[in-house]
Amino acid sequence: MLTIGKLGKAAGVKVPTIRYYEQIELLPEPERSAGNQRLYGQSALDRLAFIRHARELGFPLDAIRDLLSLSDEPDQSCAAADVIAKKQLTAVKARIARLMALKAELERMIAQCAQGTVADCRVIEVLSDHSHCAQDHRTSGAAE
Amino acid sequence: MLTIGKLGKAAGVKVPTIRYYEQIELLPEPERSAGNQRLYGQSALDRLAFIRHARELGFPLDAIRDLLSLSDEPDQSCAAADVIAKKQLTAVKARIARLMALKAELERMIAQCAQGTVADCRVIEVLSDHSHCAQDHRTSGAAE
DNA sequence: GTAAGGTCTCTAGTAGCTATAGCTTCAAGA
DNA sequence: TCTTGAAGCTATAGCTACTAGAGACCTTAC
Repeated sequence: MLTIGKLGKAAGVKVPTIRYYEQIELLPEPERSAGNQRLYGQSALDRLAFIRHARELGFPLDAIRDLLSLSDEPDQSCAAADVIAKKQLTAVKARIARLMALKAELERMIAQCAQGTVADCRVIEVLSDHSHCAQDHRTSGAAE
Repeated sequence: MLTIGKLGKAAGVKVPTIRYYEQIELLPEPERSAGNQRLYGQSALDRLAFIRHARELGFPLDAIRDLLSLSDEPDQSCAAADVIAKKQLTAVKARIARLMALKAELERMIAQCAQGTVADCRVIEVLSDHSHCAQDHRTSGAAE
């Protein structure tokens, strides 16, 4: 059994964040010790690590709730799971596409910023110029 | 001269966000029309487009402030901007890698759903496993 | 000249945490 | 066994980066 601090370290999540997740019911209420301290098992660690990674990937907590429900209710109808999975897959694909474009842009920036002075460094120039964009982000929905 | 709405459209930034950036002094106070409406020129558009792109790349506003100040002092070394860009590139690459893993798992689930079973959902497994991480995010600073 | 729609300021709300205060519990050493 | 210092508890407030109203004013097209 892990205390909240150990759990946080194991999952890479800060203690107050864990309590916050419990408050918004993303994590179930854990057991308590005789002295009222939270005690967690392996499943809580898995769940928290999942949340952490999904957050890093930019998923809002609502989407994470959806994803968690896929494993929380393994017997739910395939149709429901399918809808959630497809919706998230669409989001994931869009996110990958946009990140690829951003990666290319960053690499170009770094290549152009070859150890000179800002006078020849085009970092800012590149980042202010829409024409360098691989895709038109002005029409894309709010992704972050 | 552009009104705030035109500027927002041109840069892909919402009107209240522009006013917010002015309030926190990321954008200088613009000229005003006789009727007190904001009027912007090309330099404001460049600056705003830069901010927009940098935000998309995951730079926090403080880092953007730094980058903008670098461009105001063009004799400084480019190294600082380069370091920030490289750090962001690393983060972007790691995100792409993990999104690819999630995408594969979602696709697997959807394929299985088509066959009528959802019993062994491994979405959490895929994203809860630290070993899939490209880098040890547990020590990295806040990425977002 | 009037109607629609853009813009103004101001305040308040949002997501997702993060920090602080003031207290209690736990574990390890003397 | 006592103590002491870290870790935990609740509750509340604050943070970043916006976003959404309300209610009034400006601009433009017919």
